[in-house]
Amino acid sequence: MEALLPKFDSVFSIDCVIFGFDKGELKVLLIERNEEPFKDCLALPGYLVEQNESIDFAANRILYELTGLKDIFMEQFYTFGEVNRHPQGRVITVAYYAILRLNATKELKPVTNYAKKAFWHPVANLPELAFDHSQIFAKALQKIKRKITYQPIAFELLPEKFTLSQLQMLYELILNKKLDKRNFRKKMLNFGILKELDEKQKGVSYRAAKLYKFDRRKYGKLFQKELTF
Amino acid sequence: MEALLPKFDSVFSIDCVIFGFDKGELKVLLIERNEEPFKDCLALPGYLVEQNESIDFAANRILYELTGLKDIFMEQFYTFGEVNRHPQGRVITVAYYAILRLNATKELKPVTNYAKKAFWHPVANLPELAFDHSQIFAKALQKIKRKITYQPIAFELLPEKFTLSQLQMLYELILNKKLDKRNFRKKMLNFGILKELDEKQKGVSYRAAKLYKFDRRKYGKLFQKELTF
DNA sequence: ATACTTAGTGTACTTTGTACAATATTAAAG
DNA sequence: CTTTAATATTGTACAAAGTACACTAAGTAT
Repeated sequence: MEALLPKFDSVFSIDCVIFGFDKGELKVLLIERNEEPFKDCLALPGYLVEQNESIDFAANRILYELTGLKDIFMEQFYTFGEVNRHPQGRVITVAYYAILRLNATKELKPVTNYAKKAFWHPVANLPELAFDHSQIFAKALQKIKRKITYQPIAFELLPEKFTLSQLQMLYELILNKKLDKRNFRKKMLNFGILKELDEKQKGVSYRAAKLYKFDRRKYGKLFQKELTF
Repeated sequence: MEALLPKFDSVFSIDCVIFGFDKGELKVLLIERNEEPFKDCLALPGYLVEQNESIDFAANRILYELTGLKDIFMEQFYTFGEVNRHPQGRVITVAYYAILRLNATKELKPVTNYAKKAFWHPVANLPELAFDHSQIFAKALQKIKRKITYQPIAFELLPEKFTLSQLQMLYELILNKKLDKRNFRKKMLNFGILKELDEKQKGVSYRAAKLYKFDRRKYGKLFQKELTF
């Protein structure tokens, strides 16, 4: 049976675009490659899919091996299939993305030696990346810009407890536009997925803001309201 | 150089979900397979990607070879990468979709003998399909339901000149819910992408409705307004 | 002329979006 | 203790969009 499928020198890979948010900056997870081609260059975490693993499984394995991050929920967003993406042959890559809160993150440490190191880099001044990874990144950014307006993915980027100003700052960063404070609060609170806590921000040298958290229970009850800005 | 990439017995394929609309029914393009596995079964048009063609190119070639349809704009929407999708080995498939007007369509005629025939089948009572094609179809349907509300893709399904009632019927079919006639008209006309023609419907045994067409020029000027229902 | 079928239309109400600026609270500095 | 500086918090009026709802108009067939 198996013999009926033709064999090609074709390979699948996975590339991961992982967004994080820290100190007022939107960041993306990069690695420094330790293999040819593009040895020593910066790239998105990515590697080849094994023959006996699903692509979702492979995405998790590869992210772990290259960065040490585990149990991250990633979503597939586009498949890049140009013939000459990879200088050594035909490689089709399925790109995944995720967003996560940085401070909940353990240390970054590649588990294989395909990568020299893994680190967060600000999205704002991203250097040129290996292969077509700059394009892949651009497509991911475009995707989350749209997604953030109808699904509460932004909460994944914040610490568990956050202030409304932090949340607004994050939206402004991702959407790359200024939002009105009063309207933003009205809309967010109305959306009904925030839980107000009896706690305040600490360690700031000005009026402390109330803390909120994302209420996953409430979110479950909505199906898919949209946020529009 | 080429030798550095490992070789796997892994294969890419493309599957196409092509929607059409005819006689008040939403349809999808199927083939009857002429090859093992699933010989004689119904399936989405799909085949293997060649090593030296991009996946977008392959999608068009494959659709043509299996159905005779040419120059259809298809969009990639999901990549299916479970290990056992294909009984003969590892096949990862990139799924594409498109929607088109049926009456502008030439005859369906497979150009290779991988398919015995190609034909339109109503979406309403779709039979079981080969491989995981039923799942692929379901995902495509979900996708266009969402897309139709923010991009005027529905027009691709209608003849060039159409009445508002036909347009409404199509929306109701895809969204699978009843819409208010007055509100639907208000919203559509307001959206500013229809051109009213000096012509009426012909051959109906009741009051003839005005004909409209989709005004691509006007659409270009909007960037991305959303239609919500 | 009548009956039948679909086309075509308007209004009141509700909800949502948007523009806009003053007061309140806290910590730090003096 | 007073002042300053920084950010938090709040409301209102207006505009735009969504929604519910039912009758008349026009053309065809008999």
